[in-house]
Amino acid sequence: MKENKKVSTTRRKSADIRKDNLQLILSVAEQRFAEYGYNGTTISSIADQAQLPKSNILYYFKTKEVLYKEVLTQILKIWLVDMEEMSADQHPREALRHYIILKVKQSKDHSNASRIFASELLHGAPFLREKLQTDLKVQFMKTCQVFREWIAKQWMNPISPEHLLFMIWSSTQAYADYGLQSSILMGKTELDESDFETGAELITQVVLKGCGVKLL
Amino acid sequence: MKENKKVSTTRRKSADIRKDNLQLILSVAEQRFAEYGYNGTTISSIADQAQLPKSNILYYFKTKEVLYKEVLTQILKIWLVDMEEMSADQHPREALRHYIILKVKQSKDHSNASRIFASELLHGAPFLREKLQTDLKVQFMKTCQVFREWIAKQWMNPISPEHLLFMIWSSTQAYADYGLQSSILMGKTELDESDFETGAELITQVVLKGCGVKLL
DNA sequence: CAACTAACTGACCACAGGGTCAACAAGTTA
DNA sequence: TAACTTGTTGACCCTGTGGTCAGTTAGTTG
Repeated sequence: MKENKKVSTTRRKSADIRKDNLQLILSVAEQRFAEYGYNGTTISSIADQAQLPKSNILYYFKTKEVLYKEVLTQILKIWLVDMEEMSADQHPREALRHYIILKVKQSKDHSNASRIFASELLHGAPFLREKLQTDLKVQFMKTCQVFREWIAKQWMNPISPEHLLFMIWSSTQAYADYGLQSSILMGKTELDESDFETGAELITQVVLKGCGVKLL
Repeated sequence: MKENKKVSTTRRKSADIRKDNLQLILSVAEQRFAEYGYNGTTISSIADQAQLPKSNILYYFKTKEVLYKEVLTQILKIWLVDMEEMSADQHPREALRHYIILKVKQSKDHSNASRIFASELLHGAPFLREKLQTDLKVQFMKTCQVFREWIAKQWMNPISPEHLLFMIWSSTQAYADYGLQSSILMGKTELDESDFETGAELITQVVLKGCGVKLL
């Protein structure tokens, strides 16, 4: 952690420098934005943590807003991937379980990204509205359609696909958003592996049974 | 909206003035904090919206932080009330339904409060940690105990009370936190009465069935 | 009504934070 | 290695914001 980039004696190509620094900045920025929100995060604080001068951050990202949007964009990509996997020919028993487990895992492994996303929505998605209306909506509607087909095949009870998806989103997402609250309430400093597992399993069970999906 | 407090010819007692202004400021502050978060909210903006000079706000609340904490305190009170109603001698069929409906209603009627609370948790509860560890935790444990007794009575399946409560919280809370996202995805400008109803009903059904609570 | 307290407010201040810029260093290329 | 591009940085600026304060007005009380 101590070594400075300058210490390296080997010459680094411009392209590499650029790639590395962009990556470093984005990653540090993600942490800070997740913890302190957009307004609560200062460029200087990002700079400090990345061990770069503030000016250097501004060299790569013209403004704080640009940097934030870039972080958001990366996050949305991750967010959409999992949903794509569900398809109507899979049985909800496996497909939903798989999706729920993935989502909880994502809450655990990409907690920062999840929280930024949540915070953005919470405050009216000022930077994300457009993306929501296009990319996310498309995927949302596709997934609802999958649910509808499952219902038509009588693989699950006839319930509102939209609200079901909201329910799955929020309860899985909660393991990122409210992980801290949860750990406090359970008297721990942090949720551990088994908490995420138990959570994912419980959500799966409740959702499957609750939707009348036949278990094996 | 146009009349200024000064226009009133009737004399107002100091106590009344104080009460009214405190109320006004707290209520406006709640809106702003919900929409823009702690750091995104300026005292001036609160002042503008309340049609009071900034100095006047600072007269009633020494600092921004004091004001914010006051808002939070009020919110937590509201938040805890509903949970108290559940007791072990009620049947989960009615008790859970009742609680879920209340929670969703709260998301609708006190969306601002809910969102501030969520935002606070999201960012590590810097101002709320203590309260969580005491007040909320007590109520949390009581409620988990109620669930346990239901399980013992075989009124519901043996599932983790903690995680079940998280699931109920997050999925009901979502109607405040992600109400905007939901409406965008459903192609509306705002969730309407029936959306909240459908949501509450769906959550209730899924939870009850999912927990193996016998329906009538 | 006089003395007092509570409510109110504009002017002011300190300073943090986003962003600019000019100069310089390091890599690239012919 | 010279000309050029890309990366790096400290000094600087300006706006916005939290907060102070002294002076004023409006209610209270003996």
